[in-house]
Amino acid sequence: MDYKRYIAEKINAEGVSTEEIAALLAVPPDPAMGDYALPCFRFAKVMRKSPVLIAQELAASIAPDGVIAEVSALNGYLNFKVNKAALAGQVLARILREGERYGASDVGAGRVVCIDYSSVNIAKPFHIGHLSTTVIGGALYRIFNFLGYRAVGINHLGDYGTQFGKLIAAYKKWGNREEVEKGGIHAINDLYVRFSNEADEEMEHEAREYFRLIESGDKEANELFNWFKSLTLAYVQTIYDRLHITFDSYAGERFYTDKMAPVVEELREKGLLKESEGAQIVDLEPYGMPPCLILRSDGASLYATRDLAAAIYRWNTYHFHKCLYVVAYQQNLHFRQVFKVLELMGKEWAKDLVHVAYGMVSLEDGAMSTRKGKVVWLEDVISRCVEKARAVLEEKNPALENKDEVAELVGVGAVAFGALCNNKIKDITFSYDRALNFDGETSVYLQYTCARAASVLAKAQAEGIAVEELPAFTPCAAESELVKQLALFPETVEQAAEKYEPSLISRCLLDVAKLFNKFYLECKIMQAEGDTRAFRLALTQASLTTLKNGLTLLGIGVPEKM
RNA sequence: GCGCCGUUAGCUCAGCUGGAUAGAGCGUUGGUCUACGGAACCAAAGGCCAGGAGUUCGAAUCUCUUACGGCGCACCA
Repeated sequence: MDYKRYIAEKINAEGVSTEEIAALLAVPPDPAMGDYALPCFRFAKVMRKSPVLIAQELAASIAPDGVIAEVSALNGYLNFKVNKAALAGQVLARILREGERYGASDVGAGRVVCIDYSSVNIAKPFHIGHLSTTVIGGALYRIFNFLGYRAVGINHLGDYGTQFGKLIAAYKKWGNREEVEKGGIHAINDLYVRFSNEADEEMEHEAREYFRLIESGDKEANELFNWFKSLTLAYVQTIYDRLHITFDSYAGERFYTDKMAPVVEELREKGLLKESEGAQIVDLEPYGMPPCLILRSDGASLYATRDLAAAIYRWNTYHFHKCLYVVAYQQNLHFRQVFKVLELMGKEWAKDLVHVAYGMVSLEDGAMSTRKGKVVWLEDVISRCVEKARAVLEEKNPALENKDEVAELVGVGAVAFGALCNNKIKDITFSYDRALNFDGETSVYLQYTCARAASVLAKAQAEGIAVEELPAFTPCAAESELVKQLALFPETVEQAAEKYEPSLISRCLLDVAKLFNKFYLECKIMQAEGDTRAFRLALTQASLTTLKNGLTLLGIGVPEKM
């Protein structure tokens, strides 16, 4: 039930609608004051009375009932305490009933949300900077599906550009098949880096020629390119598998090669295209932006051209409700330009394109630089975290059977959580010290809490005690606070979708875990008896369900034991 | 120069559509060492919420402005 709504209906303030009151209802800073509070300051002018007096009068006018346990006035606030037993009964019953669907809904039924994330660049290994787009996108993908939308995960491959000409030139000069097969994507990357550092005019010329050969369908050039592409995709797949990331489409830049000409033609027809300094542009000066480059002076297409074609293709294919681009804030201007051009083209759906921008990753000694070899590879971070998890496991739980599997869940979870625990817009300075810290506000803490809860439930089951029986019970403060936090989960999931902010879920789960651990310490579960034990077991089960559902949305696995 | 973003405890960050004494984690100090799992719990210390002005009964939150930092600004993606 909607407590705010219920309470609002009980309040009879002159000239203020129930909706307004429900919107004004807040949660007091200290649970001792109450569960909900109405600040009365706003009514003072209209009612010509002091807020303190208004609160007192309103308090006197409301009689407690089965739902509202207590009404009081304090410093101009009208405070409500709800019936804790009724609240706990309702919340826990719902969680036990809905299980792994707790927090899910069908608000998005019939709507498609396209999510463009991760976007592998062919021939480039993932470094720590690719983590955010990958796990934030992956989390949004699951969150939208959970809310009933059909999410379409799109890996917009970076598979077009002159860099592939350079790569082939470098391979021809310095590389060989055996070495690349052995060294995989890093061997390819090394060739590219070497080209960047050592290429002379002649090689640059060769590179342009090879790029032209790829484009014109030359057999050898395309075979090489496709080889590099398949090596890259096989490599990223191993990382996606570990991070639980999936896609529905790998339509990348090359896919739009033949879809750009019609877009350019449409721009021309609509009178948006202009020549400037030899290039074809869309003038965006009236909107305070630099021009959007559509065609280079040599007639070649550009980044924006492909994104225009891609957006149009996605609309025609999916008729999306929203189309998200999970890309670093560096690209802010680019997306504003592309979205504006589409709007100028009369695409009414341009308003549904969203740049979901996140912050940049740097290292403690400055920005990463592949060319200088100053780079932290994602797979290295993952393996170090898994190794650390394996070592801690060996120390804390030597008897555990499937240590490797658990270490994988713990280590990989810690990596993903690093990009999911804070507001996505914040820049991140990567440090192994932080990544390898498993104490406090971490995914490991969440997983540990799950293992604790699961352990109690397993013990109850072993003793033949029913876990999902829910007696009427008046909870203590620790229990009640935990219940209230569990109740926030569904609306948190919705907010995470609305704001494209998975970290809201992370924060909610950390609060659940904190309150669960407090409850766990203060209230003995298995040592209690009768209704008390039954209630605490139900609360334990509900906490585990909520934590699991949230972690699953974040793409973080939950081991039974650790 | 213009634009976007950021600035909260020593460090890393929360702070919901403005609401009651600004909250966590890490680190520090001190407790809980017979446990349903100590990867935990409790407590202490630590803040002119970058500075200034404004709006408001009320501002970390909204507006303006300054400073500092990040990013971007025509033929790369």
